[in-house]
Amino acid sequence: MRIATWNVNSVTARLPRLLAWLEKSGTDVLCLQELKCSAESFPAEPLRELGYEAAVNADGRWNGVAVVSRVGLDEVVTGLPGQPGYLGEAPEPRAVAATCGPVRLWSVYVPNGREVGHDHYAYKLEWLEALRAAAADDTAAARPFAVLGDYNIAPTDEDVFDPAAFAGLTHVTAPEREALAGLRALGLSDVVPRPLKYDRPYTYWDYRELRFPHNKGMRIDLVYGNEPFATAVEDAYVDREERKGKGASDHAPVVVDLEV
DNA sequence: ATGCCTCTTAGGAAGAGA
Repeated sequence: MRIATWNVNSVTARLPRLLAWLEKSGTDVLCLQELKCSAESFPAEPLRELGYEAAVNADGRWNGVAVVSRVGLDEVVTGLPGQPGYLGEAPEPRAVAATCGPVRLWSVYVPNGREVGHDHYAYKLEWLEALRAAAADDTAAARPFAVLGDYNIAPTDEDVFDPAAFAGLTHVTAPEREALAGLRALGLSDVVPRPLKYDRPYTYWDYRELRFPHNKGMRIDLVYGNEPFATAVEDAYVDREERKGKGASDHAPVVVDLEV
């Protein structure tokens, strides 16, 4: 069984690539983030023609997440139980869960944080705590379970191209990394993919400054799986080929093959 | 070639992303 997670930076703008990649890669379940579409404008029909059904959480602005599956889609939960809103506003569409055949998956888009000390940074940490609390039961269950998505955190200094360039910035701070440690303490482990080229499995490269050709990237799209999930992993890799060319997202898909 | 940012809303310019 092949599953994947991909921040597509607009599912509408990425639709031709998305459909082609699903067919080419043979992915059974894909977790999507940053849809940037409304629930009504999500491209459910072209996906259905390829044999996929979708659980979508979107509001027509930024954010938006989905689980797209051709192996079943049950027990859908839209939104993160107990998730905070930003500055007291309504919760944003940053989480959706579904059971797809033998595995249970969450697709999450963790808030960016913007700057250390910003209200959005506090929101990011609150959001991660809500995620930790909400993931406990599925993590402890016997069924393979994983939280996949754009965490907007590089777990270690090895996961950014130049730690010095990120000093004092979000994505690498101790509180953010401690939030990841909190998830691991539940019983989730970081399923680290292999890179298809070079030595580090970056998943994101800024559009600017030739970051991709120079391989100045970050690993911020993560797969955190419980023990039954981690044991079932046969292979995991970053499909950096999908970052190439015109009309690419700034993130590449992370692919995980499971023996289930 | 992997190539100098892209997407959205809105109706021109600006915010968000990380």
